[in-house]
Amino acid sequence: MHARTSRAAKKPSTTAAGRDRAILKAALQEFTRSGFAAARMEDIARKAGVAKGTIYLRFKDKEALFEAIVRGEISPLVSSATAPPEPGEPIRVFLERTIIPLVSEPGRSRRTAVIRLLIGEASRFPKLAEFYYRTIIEPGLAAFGRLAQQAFATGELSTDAALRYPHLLVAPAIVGLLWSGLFDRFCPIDLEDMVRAHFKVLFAGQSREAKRTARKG
Amino acid sequence: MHARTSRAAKKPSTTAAGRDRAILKAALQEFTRSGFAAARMEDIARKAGVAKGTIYLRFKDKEALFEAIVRGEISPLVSSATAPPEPGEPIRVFLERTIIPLVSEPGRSRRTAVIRLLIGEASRFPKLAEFYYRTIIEPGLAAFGRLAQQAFATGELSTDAALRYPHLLVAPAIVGLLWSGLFDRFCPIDLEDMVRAHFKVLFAGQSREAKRTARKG
Amino acid sequence: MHARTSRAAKKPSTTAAGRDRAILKAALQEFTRSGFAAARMEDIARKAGVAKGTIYLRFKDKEALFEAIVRGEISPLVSSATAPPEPGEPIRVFLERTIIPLVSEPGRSRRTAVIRLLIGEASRFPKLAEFYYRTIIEPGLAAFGRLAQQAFATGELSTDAALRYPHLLVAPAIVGLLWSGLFDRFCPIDLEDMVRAHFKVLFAGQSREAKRTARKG
Amino acid sequence: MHARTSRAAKKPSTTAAGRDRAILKAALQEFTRSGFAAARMEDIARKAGVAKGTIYLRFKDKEALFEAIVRGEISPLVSSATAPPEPGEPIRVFLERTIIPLVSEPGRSRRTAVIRLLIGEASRFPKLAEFYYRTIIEPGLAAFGRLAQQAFATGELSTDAALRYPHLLVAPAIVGLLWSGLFDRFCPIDLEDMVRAHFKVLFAGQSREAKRTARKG
DNA sequence: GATGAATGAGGGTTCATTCAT
DNA sequence: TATGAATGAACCCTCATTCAT
Repeated sequence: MHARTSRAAKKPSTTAAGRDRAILKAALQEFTRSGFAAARMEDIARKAGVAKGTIYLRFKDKEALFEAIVRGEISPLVSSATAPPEPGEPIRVFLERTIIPLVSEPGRSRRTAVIRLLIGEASRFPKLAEFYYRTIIEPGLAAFGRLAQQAFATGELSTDAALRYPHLLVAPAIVGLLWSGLFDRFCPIDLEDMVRAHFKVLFAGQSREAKRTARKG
Repeated sequence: MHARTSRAAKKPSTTAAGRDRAILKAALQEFTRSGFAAARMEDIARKAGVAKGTIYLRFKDKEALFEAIVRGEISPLVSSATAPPEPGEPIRVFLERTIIPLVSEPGRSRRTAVIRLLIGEASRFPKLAEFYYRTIIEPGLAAFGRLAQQAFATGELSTDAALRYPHLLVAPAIVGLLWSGLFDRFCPIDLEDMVRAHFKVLFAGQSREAKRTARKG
Repeated sequence: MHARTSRAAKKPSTTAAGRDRAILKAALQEFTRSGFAAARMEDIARKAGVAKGTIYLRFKDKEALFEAIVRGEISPLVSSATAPPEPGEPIRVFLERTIIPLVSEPGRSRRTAVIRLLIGEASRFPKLAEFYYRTIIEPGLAAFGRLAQQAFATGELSTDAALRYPHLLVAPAIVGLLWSGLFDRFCPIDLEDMVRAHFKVLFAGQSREAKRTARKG
Repeated sequence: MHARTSRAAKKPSTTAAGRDRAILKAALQEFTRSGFAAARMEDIARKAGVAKGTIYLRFKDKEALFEAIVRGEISPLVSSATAPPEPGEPIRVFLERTIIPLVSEPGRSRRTAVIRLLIGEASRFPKLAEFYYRTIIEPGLAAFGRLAQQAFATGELSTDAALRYPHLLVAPAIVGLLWSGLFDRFCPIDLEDMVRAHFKVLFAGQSREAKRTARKG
């Protein structure tokens, strides 16, 4: 009953930054496993290989730790979402290059965890939801909208659906990530292939029209 | 001081079934607002207009109550998802007729809540996640897969993407529901229109080929 | 270490009021023994014969419990301090009748405890100190001041010291109570006699002058 | 961010004695502000301008620090209380000369603090209370008792009250100090004047009798 | 010596659950 | 059957104390 077994501290990293990372990693795991309210600070500490009190040296309280996780996980996504395509690169290629890594290893499980965490806890952390929206969602969707516009102008896209709802570009990736967290044990799916298949449908008109454009050019 | 104030009990229904319904409704609201761990039995009781102890006469414990909610909310979805299309009805029409109500009022907020609840709590309730998968997801996706097959056979669908990944048929609806729960306050979107736009893209080839088929038939 | 022995619940009183009283009594003892910060809610509960959680049904938190004690102990003092003397009663007699009970059994140890508690914790509970001042000190001193004025007017008092500083009337009683709490084990003193001796000094002129007045009257 | 900011260390005295003094001063302030249990070693360290660990180089633990303070504050009082009156000096004059400085600036607030600290914490530090009693109270009262005896013998005092209860000589000073700590913000009083008024009453007979004695002598 | 990051026991408070009425 | 007062296990957080640098 007193356990104490477990593979507790993976690396008793002595550097401050190392400890921070260990704490954040452990916290992400525990919050993901149990949700914010049910996650126990003691478990996070043990998993991170530090004492309970140590966490409070870095993070004001459980809530601050939670927010730090989400913010920390979100930052890396920002750049990738809004970087522009290479000159001359077809939009479809750019989109696949951008979105497929989001659903690929390495990092898939971590991304899945954060997304599920946000979805599950957003109503208890409206500030965080707003931060997420302003930082990622809004600029990301705006960028995708502009790409859709370009693609529509060049004939890569034959309908305006993705202009009006850039959400449609990423919906399969989102659903795929959620799926991998919820149902992979019952029925794993090839997320990369699914995302590619989705883009094949979206850019279906391209095969004909874009080729024509290419021929004439 | 003596409680019983507030606009708690909407109907102090004396029938057992009425109390059950009141408890389940209140519990759904509280679990949705706070998540499983943070929801308080006392709040559920007050909102249902019963005493705390009464809940335990019907449900073994908090977990049993949670499971009852999810199962109760899921059942109504089952029939709609697996009913066959009307004879002669185009698949696209059937899909829109089936999926759009899931993202429409009335009931949208409730559906959003249940989905977010499941996503947030699934890892703590693997049994429930499995039940959900077996009851809804698996048969639902199988049905959608068969529909996609038919649509592909008749030329309604010009690619096999939706055959291999029926998820693609519903992804925008899922993402739309999540969006409405998370970001509507920042940027509301017309879910019905988005879902329709999605199907317009998916069945894009149809305009030409299906019409030809129809002409010849 | 696991005790559980102790003479815990003196009376497992079933009435709500009885429990309240038991809690307040236990809390006074513990706060007195240990001070506010060091007193443990668990000890208070055990001494009161209730579970830890029960205290929180009646008192919002430790602070509210502390305030309830002080306020509850103070109320009984209010009436005694401000009741007027009987008609024709010499002021000295009235003062002795009023003040001596404050330093006498029964209730001395309790009064000592509350005074020491207030003195020790006042800086952490400024609200309570103000309440104490407005409720007891200010009206009490005002009443004593009026009495001193009367006594001076009739010649019972030969100096105006007690008019300007009514504190002087009660200082020995206060110091006596503090003494009994701090040093009785080393050197017990007869508080009643000391208070009486003090009044004998204060009203020393009276023997001559008041008698003269009485004779003439 | 790296501490050391704030107006902490008044003098980063490098000498050991200087550090000791700084620590004791800071500790007195913090213990006074918060009481023993609630005072934080970290706050004491910061206020003293040293690191937390440094305190433990000089004092075994929090309790030892507390005792050192009280003992250190008490020593200066010892001499003043037991020094004998000048030859030919009236007792009343000597008493005023001795007691009034105790309630006067500078040092009043410090004395108030120590007294309140002792009263509040005595029950948790019976050793300290005994030390205080043996060192200050007992010899002090004995000295005052002898003075009262002299004064009674010479007719300066017309009653034996102060012989039997030397406490009466200092009670107003004690109460005055407590008052200044508790209620000065509501109603400040002139402690020196009050103490003088008290002695005027105590030595009231003196005006007549002592003068007669003086005349005859 | 001096530091302050790290520790972990301890305690206030909450809340799921029970049970006498 | 319904109630809600009582329970006490569980958990977040604090802070006295230690010790590697």
